[in-house]
Amino acid sequence: MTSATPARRKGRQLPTAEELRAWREYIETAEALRSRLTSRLQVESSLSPGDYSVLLALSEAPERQLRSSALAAHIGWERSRLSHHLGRMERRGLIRRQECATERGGAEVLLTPAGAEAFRRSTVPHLRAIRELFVDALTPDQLRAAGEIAAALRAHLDTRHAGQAPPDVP
Amino acid sequence: MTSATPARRKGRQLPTAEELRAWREYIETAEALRSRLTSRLQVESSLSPGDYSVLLALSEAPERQLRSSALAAHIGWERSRLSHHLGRMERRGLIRRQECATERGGAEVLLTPAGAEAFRRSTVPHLRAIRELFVDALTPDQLRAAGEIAAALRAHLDTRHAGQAPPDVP
DNA sequence: GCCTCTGGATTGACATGTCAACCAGGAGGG
DNA sequence: CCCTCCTGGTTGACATGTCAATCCAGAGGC
Repeated sequence: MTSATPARRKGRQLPTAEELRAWREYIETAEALRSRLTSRLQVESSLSPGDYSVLLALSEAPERQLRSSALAAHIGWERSRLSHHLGRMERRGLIRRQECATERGGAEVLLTPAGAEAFRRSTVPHLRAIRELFVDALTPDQLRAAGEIAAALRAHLDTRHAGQAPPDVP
Repeated sequence: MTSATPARRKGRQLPTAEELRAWREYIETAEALRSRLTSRLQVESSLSPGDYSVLLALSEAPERQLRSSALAAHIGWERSRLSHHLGRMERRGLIRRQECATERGGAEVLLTPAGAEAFRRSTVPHLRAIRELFVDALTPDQLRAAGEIAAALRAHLDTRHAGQAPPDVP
């Protein structure tokens, strides 16, 4: 936390040029990686990263089906985003939605055979792309450091700046 | 190095679970950062990161104006993306487009007073957000490592997998 | 002159994301 | 019973991105 920081960043408010450069490298590189992976995934299996996340979660689910809310929680998406995306995937025949008989109100999302097959075909190309684009570019030390840095950033995000709205509402 | 895993990195094709975890941390964290920064920028100055990039480039240009293609090259965007974005920004009065008198065919993009003012107001909040969300989360060592890692990834992207289409057409 | 080629920029169709509004079915509380 | 409030989910409007097609104005070739 801030208490343990040396005198260095005392009254300073804005990042230095060095810090800004690191920020830009980080964010632009992530962007470039995402875009490259997306296009590879697209040509190799006609799936987007979003499709892949959804299909992965469903594939791992007990009966290849999940409640919409459980799916959203699993992959960390907002509800409306998932709803829109499921609509598009349903149009393409990758998943199906049906009223959940066992429970009130909830919709079950289930994998169609076509969806399962598309996922199966995309897995190896997807993993290979990750290795080629990311893993192969880094030394083992760098790879470990990358994970630690990302974890630190995530933890910082989750604590201090957690939802713009302080959660201490009674 | 993790001495647990033997040195058989040669014939392996797919990432290990460890490597995959690092990848996911990296890419999801970058995504979360981008989204958080976007919403802060939005509430504090009604600008998107895209708006900011365009306004920054124009602000630094000689006469606060640039050819469309020069602008695209400067911020690394595709032409059609820039064209769409300029259309939206023009509707909001942030920039203006005019036929370039000095040259054929080219359109000049120029900053309006409203655009310059919006950019001026957004600068400090933007930089402050970067410090709070990124710089403050990392130790100086981590910050440096993050820059190096991103640079390595970028270099790897630019070399081996350069454009899906080898550019060596005579 | 006419045809094609090329470079700069725009356009349209569509995928993806976010935000706010809405809807439907219970649960409480009066 | 009626009203209100939650929860889970959908919808519409709109911003953002990508791809392919198009337009337009020279430059060359004939």
